[in-house]
Amino acid sequence: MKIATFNINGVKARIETLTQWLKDSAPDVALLQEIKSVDENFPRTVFEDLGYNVETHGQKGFNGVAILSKYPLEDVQRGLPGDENDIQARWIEATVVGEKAIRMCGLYLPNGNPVELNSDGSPLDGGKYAYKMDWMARLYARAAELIAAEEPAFMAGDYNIIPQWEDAKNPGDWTEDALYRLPSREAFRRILNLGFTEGFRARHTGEGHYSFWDYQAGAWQRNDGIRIDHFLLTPQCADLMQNCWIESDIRGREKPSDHVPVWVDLAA
DNA sequence: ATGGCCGGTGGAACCGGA
Repeated sequence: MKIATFNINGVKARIETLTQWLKDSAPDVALLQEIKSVDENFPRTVFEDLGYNVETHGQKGFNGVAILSKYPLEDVQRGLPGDENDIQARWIEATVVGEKAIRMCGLYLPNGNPVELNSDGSPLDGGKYAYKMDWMARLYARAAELIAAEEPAFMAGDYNIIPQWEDAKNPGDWTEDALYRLPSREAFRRILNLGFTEGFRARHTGEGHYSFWDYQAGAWQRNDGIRIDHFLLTPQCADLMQNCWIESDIRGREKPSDHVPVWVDLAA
């Protein structure tokens, strides 16, 4: 089963690019982020006509996540548990049943910039960085449940985390950025340390592998990118992983998103 | 050396992204 995560930066603006990609690359499952659409306006029939089941968790203007699947989706849950006051649409999960049942979680982790801190270095209440760190604490809790279940499951999406220096062309530019500063990486590492396998780094080493290039300043042409879209697999899911790769050439096509798809192939 | 984009909203400039 071939599964891709893809931050599409607006479903309306990306409809041509996205349908061509679905035809060419033919994922069995696509987890989408930044659909920037409410559920009622999501062009679901376009995807249903291509053979996909469609589940969305949208919001007006910003954010929004969706799952497209050629297999039936069961037990769909919307929203990351842990804060009833959080209205931002950044989490959706569902079970896909192929040869095996896989619990799939699609996520769009908050960016967190600008970083606003108290004098002791703790995140300023109500700020965007505090929201990011709070969201990651809730993610940790859900991740711990997935590990405890001891079943094939993964969390995939735009984590807005650069895990290590080799995941940025110019890491020095990012030292105090919300995507890379040490507390952000520590929070990501704590989740990994629950027992997850980061799919890409289980298969590839070294510099120069990115999943996002800014629209500005010819970032794509200079390969000035960062790797922030990730697959985290439970041990039972990691055992099914055949491969993991980044479909970077998508970034050079007509009217691209600023992100590209990241893939896993599971024996499921 | 510097600045350089894009999408959505709403109907012009602004917000948000990373």
